[in-house]
Amino acid sequence: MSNAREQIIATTCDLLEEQGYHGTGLNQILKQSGAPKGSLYYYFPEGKVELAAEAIARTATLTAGRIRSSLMERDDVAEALAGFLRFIADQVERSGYRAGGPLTAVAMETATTNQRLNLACRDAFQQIEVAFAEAMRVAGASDTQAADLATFITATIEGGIILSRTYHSGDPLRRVADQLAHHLRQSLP
Amino acid sequence: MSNAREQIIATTCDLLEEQGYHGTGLNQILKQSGAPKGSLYYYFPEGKVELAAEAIARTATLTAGRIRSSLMERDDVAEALAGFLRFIADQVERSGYRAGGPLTAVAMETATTNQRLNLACRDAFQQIEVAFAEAMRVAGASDTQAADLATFITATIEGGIILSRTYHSGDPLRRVADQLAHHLRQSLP
DNA sequence: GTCTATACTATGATAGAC
DNA sequence: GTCTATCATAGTATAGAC
Repeated sequence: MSNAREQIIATTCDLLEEQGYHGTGLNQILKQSGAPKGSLYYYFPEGKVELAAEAIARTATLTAGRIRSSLMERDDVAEALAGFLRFIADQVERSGYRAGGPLTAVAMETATTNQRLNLACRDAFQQIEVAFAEAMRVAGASDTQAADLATFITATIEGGIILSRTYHSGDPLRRVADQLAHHLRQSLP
Repeated sequence: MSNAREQIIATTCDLLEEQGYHGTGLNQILKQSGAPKGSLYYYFPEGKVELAAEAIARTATLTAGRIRSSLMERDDVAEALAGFLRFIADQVERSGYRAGGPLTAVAMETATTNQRLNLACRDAFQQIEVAFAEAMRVAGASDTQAADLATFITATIEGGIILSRTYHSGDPLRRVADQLAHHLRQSLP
């Protein structure tokens, strides 16, 4: 596995987070990643779309993994989830409101204008929802309830990230964390 | 007030919704709005940024107004809010998953890369949150609780729109609507 | 004074040559 | 495996028509 290739993907994740798909130029990616100029079409013959799709897939598995390790093996899921959100709030703050996952922006930009990226985003959200749903089932939710809660949680987090990045403050995410914990305590047995 | 100017703004709203800020070209706006090419710099001397900021401000007042007329004067706020979300779900579906408000995408793209648009988005979200908070207070929430709920609702809706657009289905928004109504019933007196 | 068309410059993605 | 050339389109600006 090539190092340059990895570097390119990692840099793409960062830039997609900050600027979205159309706002991120190939030249910028190459420059920031330090990868040799022009090598991009060697690693990603289908160009920008292929690269972005790969970056999103990468984010998806990474995020799903983080969700699992944060929520599993904890007896108080509500509190664990709130902690997870607060951790994201800290991350967003530390990044200078640049971070927040490449999905949101790319998903909105490409929902109807680029099938390949739409499918990549869909797959990513699905992985995330599945991870949350598993945690809900472990905590005693029925299958349908777990799925409903997972969608709700995912939506809430995405929205919270948008607000925190826009307001340049982690507080919206933290307030959302409290509300969400409260909701789970009411909904779960 | 010029008609061409109005047309340009309206078209910009539509295109920002679908493609975000960087994905939307000035040429495309002009072509789709029917307005002739160069007239843009007469109406918007500061160019694309000014136009986008105006489109976002427009959306903000429009959305805040819709929130007020949907939630005020209803005795069951929880149900009214769920109805509001279901209405959005229908709208998103009818638009072929193109619609969903220009804010989300633009907010993510420009949170740290364009101060003027960031401020415009911030102002827009604030207006929306204020509208929700008012409704919560009318329903009996305290000031801080109303603010917390307003943030939560806003985040949830934004996230729901992202999921519905990505999955090409109104269902995520509808499931979110149910969860949110349930949450309000538990939280409000 | 309002509005329009055309021209300019930079940068985008891409692909062929080394 | 890498670099440079290509070509389209982006945003911008200005000079002129109504």
